[in-house]
Order: sequence, then C-alpha cells, then structure tokens
Amino acid sequence: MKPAVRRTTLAVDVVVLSPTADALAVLLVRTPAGSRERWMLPWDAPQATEGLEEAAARITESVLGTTPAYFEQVGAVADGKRHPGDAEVSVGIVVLSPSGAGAPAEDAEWFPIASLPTLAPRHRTIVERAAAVVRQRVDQSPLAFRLLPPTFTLSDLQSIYELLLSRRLHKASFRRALQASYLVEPTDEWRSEGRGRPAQLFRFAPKKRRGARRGVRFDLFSE
Amino acid sequence: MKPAVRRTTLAVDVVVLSPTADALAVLLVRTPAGSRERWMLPWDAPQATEGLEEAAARITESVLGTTPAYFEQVGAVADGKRHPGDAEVSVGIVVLSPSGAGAPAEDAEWFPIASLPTLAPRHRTIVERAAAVVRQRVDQSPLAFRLLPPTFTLSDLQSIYELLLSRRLHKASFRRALQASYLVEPTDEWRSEGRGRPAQLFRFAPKKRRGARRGVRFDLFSE
DNA sequence: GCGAATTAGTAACAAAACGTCACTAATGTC
DNA sequence: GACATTAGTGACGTTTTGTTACTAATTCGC
Repeated sequence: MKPAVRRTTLAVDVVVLSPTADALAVLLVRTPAGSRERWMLPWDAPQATEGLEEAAARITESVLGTTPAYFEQVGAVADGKRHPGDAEVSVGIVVLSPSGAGAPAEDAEWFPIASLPTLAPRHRTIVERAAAVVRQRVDQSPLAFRLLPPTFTLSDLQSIYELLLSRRLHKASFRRALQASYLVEPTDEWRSEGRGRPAQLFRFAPKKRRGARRGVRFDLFSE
Repeated sequence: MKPAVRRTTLAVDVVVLSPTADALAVLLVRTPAGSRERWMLPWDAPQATEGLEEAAARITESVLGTTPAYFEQVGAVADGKRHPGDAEVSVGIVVLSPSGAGAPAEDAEWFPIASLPTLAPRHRTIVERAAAVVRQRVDQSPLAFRLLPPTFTLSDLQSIYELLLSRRLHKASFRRALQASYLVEPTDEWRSEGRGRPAQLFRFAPKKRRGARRGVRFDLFSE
C-alpha cells in the first residue's frame, strides 16, 4: 500500500439544537438565491488553522450570536448525495444551545425537528444522524443539561429528557434516579411560574461517583 | 455568512481491532523509510467515488486480506497534530475483525492495544478515541459479535465483553442478561477445548424485542 | 479405573433498582 | 374558601441484578 493524501472539498455542517415550547428545534439559515432548497444547515469550510469544533463554534456564533460550549460529533459523511456547497465530505457537528440563549440572525430561524422544510439530501441525513446520536448519548453524557440555563427546575429537566427520548417519564422514578446520580445540587432559589406550587431551582454539579459499575446491558436494537 | 468549500487534505485512518490471546489487538503497518516512527495505522485518502466506510474496507483488505463487515466511526479529527501523511483532517474508522479472520500482510502486525509502539500523535489520539467509542457502544450495538466467528461459546462471548470493558463479569449474571435479550440462539454443536466440559455453540441471531423501554439511566461519567 | 482438576451451566437467595399509586404542599383563580 | 394546577415525597409490590453455591461433563495423572 502506498498511502497518499488527496485534496478534498470539506464542509462542517452544524446542527444547532435547542428546546422550544414543546419540541426540539433545529436552526436553519436561508439559502443564497438560486439554490434548489430554501433552507439549509449553517455550514462552512474549516479554516486552515482551526479545529472542527472551533469551526462549528464560529459558524454557530455567526448565526446565533452566542458561542456555545457543547459539541457532539455526528461523524463524517461522504455518501455522494447533494450538499448545498457541493462538498465531497461533510463533518456533522451537533451544537446544544440552552433555551433562550442567543437570537437567530436575520436569515436564520428555528424549526421543530419533526417538521423541517426540504433540505439538501446530505443535510437531511446529517439531521437524522444528529437526532440519533443525541438520543443515544443522552444517558451517557450530560447532554440534557446543555439545553438548559445554568439553573433550572427538575420539571424543566424532565421535560428535556422527554423531548430527547420522545416518551413520557414518571416523575417519582425520574427524581429518584437523579438523586442517586449526584448530578445536580439544589440552590436557595425558587421559581413561581404563575400557577401551581413554586419549584426549587437546581444546578448541574456532578459529584465524583464511586465506580459502582454494573453488568452488561445488551440494550441492542432499542426501537 | 458566505459559506464556501475549501480543498483540504484528508485521510481515512483505520483502527482494525481483533481479539488475540488475552488482549484486544490493533493492526499496524510499517512506515516508509525515513519516517519519524516505525509504525502507523493503515490509512489512505478516500478515492473520489468512494464512501468513507468503503475506503476503510479497501484499506483493511490491503493489509489483512479480508473485507470486514463492520465499521464504527470514531469521528473526524483536525487537531493540528502530526499525521504520517500530513493530512489536515483525519477520519478515524474502527473495523472489527473476528479472531482468526485474515492474515496480516508482510509489513503489518498485531499489537496489544495496551502496549503500542510509538505512533504519530494524531494516530495515538485516534486509537484512544477508537477504544473509547468501542467501550461506549458495546452494549448498544452488536459490536462484540463482530469480533467472533459465526458460532461461538458463551464463554468466548463473555471473554470478548471482558476485553472490551476491561473488567471481569459474573458468569451467571452475564448469561441471564443474554438470555433475556434474545440475541443468540443455540446450535446443535458442542465444542470440546481439551479439558473441561464441552460448551454449546451459539450463533448471533437477534430477535425482535418488544419495546420495554425503561426509565432514564444517568450513567454519566463512567470513567 | 478413579479421583483431582478444569471448564460449562444453573438454581436460588438477598439486595438493589424500578414502576406505580397515592398522598402532601404551595401557589393562583374563581 | 373550594378548586385547579404544579411540585415534591412515601411507600409498596415487582423486576432486575450480584453473588454464592451448587451440578454436569470432560481431560489428566496415576
């Protein structure tokens, strides 16, 4: 084998996710005039000196006005399908943005992930894979907390999990599991939403857990 | 934002994993004369018409002589660290090869993952991330079965899980969980290894499981 | 041939985790 | 003050899990 590099057109495509009223939303930008679709994921080529997550941060910044702190890679895609900039290879990156952080630029808009407008096929693939990645990692990384402001109520947190997993969770079980995980700590503040009992605010503050590793799970094929 | 593609040097770096006697092994190839390190991961640029997994299959084929069937993406890396071919961006791909499948080419060799020779920094990163990815997904995808021949004993399977997770599992728990998962079915064959009671051979044959989804896990930070 | 060693496989029990129901608590609305 | 609404918890039965201890089938040494 005589390996050799080859110059390839590369794009970083960013799936910015944020919870809206009652659905996960994706940030899309309007395409330039003359494009086949009206909307696309924010994307750009990575600059020479810049890492891929850095590129994703820069792209997000330009569309949302804030620099996000949390990324997950969706992976690289070279499926031959059409990309808005005709990149041969795309690197998909998910950016998690807390509700209420930043504001979409003039040509950008939030869309519920379940009802997106038509996208270039490559972009549709990336959004689907992004959703799968997020769903898969939600209980192995502190993903859900990155979709919330620094302090939040436990009901808020449960709603995020319900959005991400798209199924209802039982309140008592959820709280018991959370308690056992030492991931949050209460603050002194309480928030009254209008009606109902005020809720205590918590913050994400994971404590070192002793390595109580359990057996194998065999959670395959979870559909 | 005016996104535009840019030509970038890209490499597909392949981490071929296979179980050897008592450790996971990585397949490395000798570097060309004059390189800083003596060994490297097999790699190449993806050809114009070829997907990334296809490229990984081709590269593996050229080093091991067999076309593997299972891939996991490690993700794209553009960390500025040195790559043997000075690619700006690497896509890492894990290939799982059953024990005994194929034979290393003349300039290739298996190394236990825990004691690799010096690699270019980029390659070291990719191996580390590959190990992490495999460990993380082992109970969500049928990963372990791809490291075994088509039929295997339950003790074989348990050993693979122990290799991947690098911790011991309890036999009874392991088998009970496996039973409940409907992932394997027994064959009529038995294998005698020399000493000890012969073991029944099983094959990987996942059955549709009713979606008995449970609550959230909060298995964070399982370091 | 026969006991010791070795590997495979399982039954059964205790502890932990989980799903659920039913309740108490604090607020706003009428 | 009754009631609707949201927050939070106690308690109970069921399921899952970790562990121990056993039985089963083979080879090895003698």
